[in-house]
Amino acid sequence: MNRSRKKATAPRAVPKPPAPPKAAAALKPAGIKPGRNATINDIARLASVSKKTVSRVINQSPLVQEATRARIQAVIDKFGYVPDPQARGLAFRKSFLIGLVYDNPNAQYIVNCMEGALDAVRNSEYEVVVHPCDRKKPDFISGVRRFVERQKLRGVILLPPISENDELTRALEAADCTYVRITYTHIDDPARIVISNDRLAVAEVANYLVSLGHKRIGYIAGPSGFRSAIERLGGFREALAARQITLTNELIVEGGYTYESGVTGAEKLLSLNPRPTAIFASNDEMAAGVYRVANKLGLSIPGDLSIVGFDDGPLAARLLPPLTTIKLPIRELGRIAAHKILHPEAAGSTHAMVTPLEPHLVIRDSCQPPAKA
Amino acid sequence: MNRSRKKATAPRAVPKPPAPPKAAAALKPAGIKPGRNATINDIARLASVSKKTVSRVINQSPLVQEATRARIQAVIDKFGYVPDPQARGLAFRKSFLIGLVYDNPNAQYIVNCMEGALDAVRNSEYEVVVHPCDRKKPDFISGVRRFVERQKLRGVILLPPISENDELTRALEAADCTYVRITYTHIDDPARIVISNDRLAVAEVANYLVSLGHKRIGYIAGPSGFRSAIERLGGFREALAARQITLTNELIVEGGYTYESGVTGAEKLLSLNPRPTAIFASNDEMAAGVYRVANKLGLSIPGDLSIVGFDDGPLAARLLPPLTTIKLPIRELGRIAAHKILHPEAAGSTHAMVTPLEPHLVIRDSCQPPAKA
DNA sequence: CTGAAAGCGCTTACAG
DNA sequence: CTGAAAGCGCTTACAG
Repeated sequence: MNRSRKKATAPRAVPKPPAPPKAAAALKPAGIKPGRNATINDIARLASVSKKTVSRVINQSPLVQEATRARIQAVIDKFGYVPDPQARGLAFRKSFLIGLVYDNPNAQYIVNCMEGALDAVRNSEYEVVVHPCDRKKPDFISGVRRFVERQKLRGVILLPPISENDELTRALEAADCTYVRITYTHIDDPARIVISNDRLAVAEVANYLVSLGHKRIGYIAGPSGFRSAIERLGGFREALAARQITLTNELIVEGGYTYESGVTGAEKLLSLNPRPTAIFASNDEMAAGVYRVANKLGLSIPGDLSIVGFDDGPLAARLLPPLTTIKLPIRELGRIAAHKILHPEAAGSTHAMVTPLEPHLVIRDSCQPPAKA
Repeated sequence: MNRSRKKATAPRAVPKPPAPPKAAAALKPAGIKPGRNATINDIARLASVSKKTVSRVINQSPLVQEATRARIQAVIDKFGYVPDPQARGLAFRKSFLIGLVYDNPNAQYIVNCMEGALDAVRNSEYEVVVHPCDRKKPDFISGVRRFVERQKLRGVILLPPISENDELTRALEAADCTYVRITYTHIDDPARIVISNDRLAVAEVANYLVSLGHKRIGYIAGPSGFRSAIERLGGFREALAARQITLTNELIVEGGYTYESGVTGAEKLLSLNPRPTAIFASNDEMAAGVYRVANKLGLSIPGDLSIVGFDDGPLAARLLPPLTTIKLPIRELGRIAAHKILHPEAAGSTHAMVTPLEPHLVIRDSCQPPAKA
């Protein structure tokens, strides 16, 4: 607790001797102020070069003779020197921070994406700073902008649904801040998006249910303003159509990705006559709502009703019976998004970067062939 | 996309005229480089004071004449000047970042705590940077240390269970980094802890179950090495004893805060003869495991078995029937922890800061009086 | 390939 | 109460 005291050592006002010639520096080789970490000046002195040259090896400039580089690197390693990101940031006019900007996905999504971003920055000098916001507030955009300008962020990762907001991305561009959107389709430059292939995912659900023998399948959609809702519904309808099954309007209800909306949606769907034999809720929360209604109606799952969700969140495996659902490679998406920010030169290339890992169906116990009529 | 080009304006090498007298500065008052934000120098020039004086008003030094302060503040407001945290950090030798360091609590816990910390830093120049780690790795401590030293963090918030690690806090102290532990009892200086009153919480559960008429109550504990497990079990046992009920050893099983361990624990407890009429699982995940087993055994909840959880995570309200559980004010805990870092002068004071909001029981549908024998 | 100077935007330590 | 100088730890822009 008495740390704050030890700074009184060596008053700075003592007039420095008139800078001894290079050789003299070599005479006191261990010269790093105790308690303080080495700086670029220490390394320069100990390696008998200018700090600019040290700077060159830090920044991997090719304009350094190999012998010089090796000698400097040895000193760097010896003292475990790490450049100060704050100082570098100040000089570069860019910090070494990556922002994670989101409105309101579920906690698991945020954490997974964050871990992915952290995977990408591991062993680098970058760090991840979080910035939740509320897209309904009037100063939403300006708030994000203040954030990125103040911190001079290197870039931000935009999670859905605000990743769809073009006004936001324009503001970021104006603030000279790189962004990468996690989204569902090519709504921007390849270097600026990472797409989770939801279309593919829901097609898998469609094929699975149809192969089980379901023909009358209810669908609980997300809010119609969300890209994810559009992609999922579109993809599902298409895949069904490919199997000669039409998703009629009465079988589609719009939800809001919430438990309550799942309950409401299921109530509508299950009051249909004949009832659907399966329901695909386009996220796990809504699927949990379907469980609730089925339970109230005395319908057994999967005996009377098959259910599929989307997310594979903490809920899915805990529901009874455990829910068959789609798992998105969110951590991977986060990792790739951060990677694009760190390596802008490669960001736009390889299509593999755009569709990294595919989402896939996690089959548990909530589906079976429909009961015979 | 052509942003990187516009920096070519005004070559710096042009020799500056020999610094015109003060008055001249007032002659070009709107002088802020276009496209760039105002700096302390701009404000100083426009307010006709030295930058040091501007610095004083930024730092709220009392050593500024009110008239001067007002004049400077007016200029600051006019140009929306915000000091650069990176530059300030460099000069202060401390960044304006607060770290959130955790091993492995559930996603909801992390996110809630983070939002709390963000509540505290809102409208300040601080930001929150996340740092998950793995306490089982040999370089766990040194990894955290590198993180805080490199970024010169203002402070870190330690989430359970690593908040109990004294070796870690010693390393942080050595690195001159303030820390605040979110924990369960007074294991450190008041300024260094925020405690969630788990003892109180579990006492509430005990009283509730006893008042319902339960006498034979099973308990699924957390890992015995965890402080939370000790506090919760101790508090529960004590509260039961106060009601003349003994928590015998056969009624206690140790779990690992996981779903699977909840399943195992419930299997043991429910094979007892006579069976407990209620089970308190010391977190929601384990409670979900109990649901699973009860379901398999054909036991109805709460008809044949009452269940209580702990956390009120995303699961609790979605289980069938919805789970009665303890809600911890995690966001509040996070907020207060961050507050202590930002205001070290007040950190140790008010006992209100140590026990802020109390946890409380959220009663849903998983409990009722025991069936008559 | 290497370095001396000036600068990033702020603060501390002095001086007045 | 106010300011000129030096410094935080790095980089850019030049020069050689």
